[in-house]
Amino acid sequence: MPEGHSVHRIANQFTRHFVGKRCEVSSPQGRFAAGARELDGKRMVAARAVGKQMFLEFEGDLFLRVHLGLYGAWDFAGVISSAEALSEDGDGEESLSSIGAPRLARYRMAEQERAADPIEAFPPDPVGQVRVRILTEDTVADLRGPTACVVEDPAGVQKALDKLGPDPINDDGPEAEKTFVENVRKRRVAIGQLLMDQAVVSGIGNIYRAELLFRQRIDPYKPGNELTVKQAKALWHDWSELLHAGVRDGLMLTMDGLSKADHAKAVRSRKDRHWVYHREGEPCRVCGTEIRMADMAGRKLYWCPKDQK
DNA sequence: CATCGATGTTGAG
DNA sequence: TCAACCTCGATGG
Repeated sequence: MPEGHSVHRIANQFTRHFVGKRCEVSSPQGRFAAGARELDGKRMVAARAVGKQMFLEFEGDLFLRVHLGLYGAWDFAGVISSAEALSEDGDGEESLSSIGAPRLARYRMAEQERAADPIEAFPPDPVGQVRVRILTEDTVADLRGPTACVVEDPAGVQKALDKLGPDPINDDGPEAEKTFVENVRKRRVAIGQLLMDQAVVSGIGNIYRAELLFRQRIDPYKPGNELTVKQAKALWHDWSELLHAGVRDGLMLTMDGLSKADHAKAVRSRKDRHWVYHREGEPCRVCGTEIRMADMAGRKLYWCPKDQK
């Protein structure tokens, strides 16, 4: 499932293509019919992500709160190039004009972003169980399989935000760092578990959890209150770096200092992207020790028993 | 083609 | 602690 970086990228797509426009909101599947009626015909005024939660604001103080959960996904279609979907740095416009006329396309944004398929007509028919369809004159977004899809008032949004720890995309200042360090160091719970707790810090999932702890050489079983301030600060800053890179690249690449060839390999193949995630039984890329795997609070934990002490 | 497991969270017990 | 959510790519026949 999407970790924090994908959700920010999705919010960015809404900002770029939907904010400011009048939206036809419907529920082709029917399970969100009442909510869709509340939003239908309203203008979207803002799109924002905090951790793995996304908030689409519509005129009249109405918000659509969406959490993709384990297998939720957004499909976008319309006059949008895939290059634009797959990069954030503005060259989407360039490739659009270099191709010539904009073409109709559909692409998916979930834990992985899938390249665009051409579509015949706009808007395309909904594929599968579409909980919500948001349609403007030239773009459409279909939501499938979310854990949460709820219309909220400002108080409801605040309630959701109150459950979330800091997100380095929204707040990279000293206050956020302080909050994270306190959240980690006040509890006796294992740091491997604390990083997955969205009240401690927002947006980290199972891959980033394993990789951050390896990058900082921290034993996942070490209780939060036994981490030094220096270790906690290092985790926060490394999370900020990984998250910004993930939002920029649309890719969870948690190894750095790679040669050009290794970088290309990592972009191509998922199993060449990580230090320890999903590598149980394989040799540690640093010391050769077998990477271990164990259950921690119902999720699989991966680590190097030699490097992480 | 059937089955499994997943980058997540909630709520029942 | 565990099932449910109810998607879909990977895996095995």
